[in-house]
Amino acid sequence: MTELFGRIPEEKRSRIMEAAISEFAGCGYESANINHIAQKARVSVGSLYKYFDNKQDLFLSMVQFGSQVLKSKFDEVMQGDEDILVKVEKLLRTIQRHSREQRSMIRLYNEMTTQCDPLIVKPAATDMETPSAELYSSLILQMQQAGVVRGDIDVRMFAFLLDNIFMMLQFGYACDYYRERFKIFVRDDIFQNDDYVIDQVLKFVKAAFERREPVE
Amino acid sequence: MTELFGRIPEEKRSRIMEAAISEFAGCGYESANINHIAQKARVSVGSLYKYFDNKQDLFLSMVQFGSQVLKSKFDEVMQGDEDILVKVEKLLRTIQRHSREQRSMIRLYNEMTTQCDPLIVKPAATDMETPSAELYSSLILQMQQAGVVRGDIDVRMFAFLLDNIFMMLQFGYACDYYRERFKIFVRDDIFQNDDYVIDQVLKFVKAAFERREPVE
DNA sequence: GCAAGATGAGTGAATGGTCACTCACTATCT
DNA sequence: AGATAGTGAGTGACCATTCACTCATCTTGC
Repeated sequence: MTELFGRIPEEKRSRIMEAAISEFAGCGYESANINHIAQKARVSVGSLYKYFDNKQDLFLSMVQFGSQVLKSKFDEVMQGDEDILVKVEKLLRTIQRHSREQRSMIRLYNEMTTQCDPLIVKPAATDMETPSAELYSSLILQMQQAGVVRGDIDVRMFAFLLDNIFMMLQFGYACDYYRERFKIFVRDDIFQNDDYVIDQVLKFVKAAFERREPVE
Repeated sequence: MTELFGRIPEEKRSRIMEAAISEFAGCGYESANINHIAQKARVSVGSLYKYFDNKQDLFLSMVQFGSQVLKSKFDEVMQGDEDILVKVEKLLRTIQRHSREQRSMIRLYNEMTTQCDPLIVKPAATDMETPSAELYSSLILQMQQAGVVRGDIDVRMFAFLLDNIFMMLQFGYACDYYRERFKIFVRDDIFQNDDYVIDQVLKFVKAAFERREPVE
């Protein structure tokens, strides 16, 4: 992404981002067509190449943007000092809303996971995963010290397992294959029962994290 | 896949499958090159098109094959009537071994999840996910009736959550992005500590499924 | 105030490369 | 001889990227 892209009018910028995100999410990275993106955004291909070095640069910039958006929503939830389970519930609700409203961004993320080039994958993963890894780990540690969460666990492993649940739910709401899978495993009408899903996931998470013999 | 492919010599067939699986897993569906696959397998492109209708057919056949192989390993573990946790442990070990030995097959599966065409995705998902969904659900139900697993849960939702853990571990061992993510969340040397991973995952699963006040 | 030049954003047709798929042909059976 | 299997050069479509150009705006010297 060149600095020029940061200087063009807001409206044009979001037109381009919307076009790119929807094309990449709809066709996948390889099949996405730069010329289509330019057309959809009502911008010349030449301009697009003034804003981004190449197709990959455009793709990665969009993925990064998408993860920023989700991260900021999560950060908002994580503020305040409620119990871990209250926060998990809020995160789950955020996931349900965000996955539906910004389906394309989640699909982009899934698309990213199939990329192989280590020069791309490593920095992108570090960028996108480190914040959540730290966030969950410190939350769990904090709750552990408060005696709410059991002490006999590897905090980072459990943070990983928790984030796995979040990821699979996001994909379940946003990506076609994972959607089908969700329906097959549970029920066809699972997407009309958001509260039920949250209820069950909470039961699962609660039991996994809770201290066995609660103090007093 | 034409019936001719079933009639050619075993050795040639596996040469083709190996070449196709490694190409699709290494480059992704779109970038995979049919001509390369033919070369690698020491077969003419023409022949390849006598065995498979088109690129997509070849891809789907390979994905299906890969999932069959894993399924048969899982089925073996699921025989016998041990406790759910013993089985989960065995499944986790199978995942660790299989994800490393057959990395390409797991990658293929991840590649499948980014496909969008509903005409492809729906039957493929049904084919691949239904058996595990039924397997886990019936196991959990059985353990519930035996009083080992808590009764206050939606069996199918918990089967889903359990399979999520399995999937994310598979991807964590086999796919570049998920590998990085695993390292970021836990530790760089996590891939040298298979027993530790199993231990922690079991702690998580055990607590999630276990009856709260054990009988007797 | 203004002409002459400089700057750089914006354009889209053209290029060069790639690749799925075909088909006319050959080889090998029965 | 007819059927069946195998071949691989060739075709046509597609698409990322480039580049020669336009045009509006700014700068400078008078």
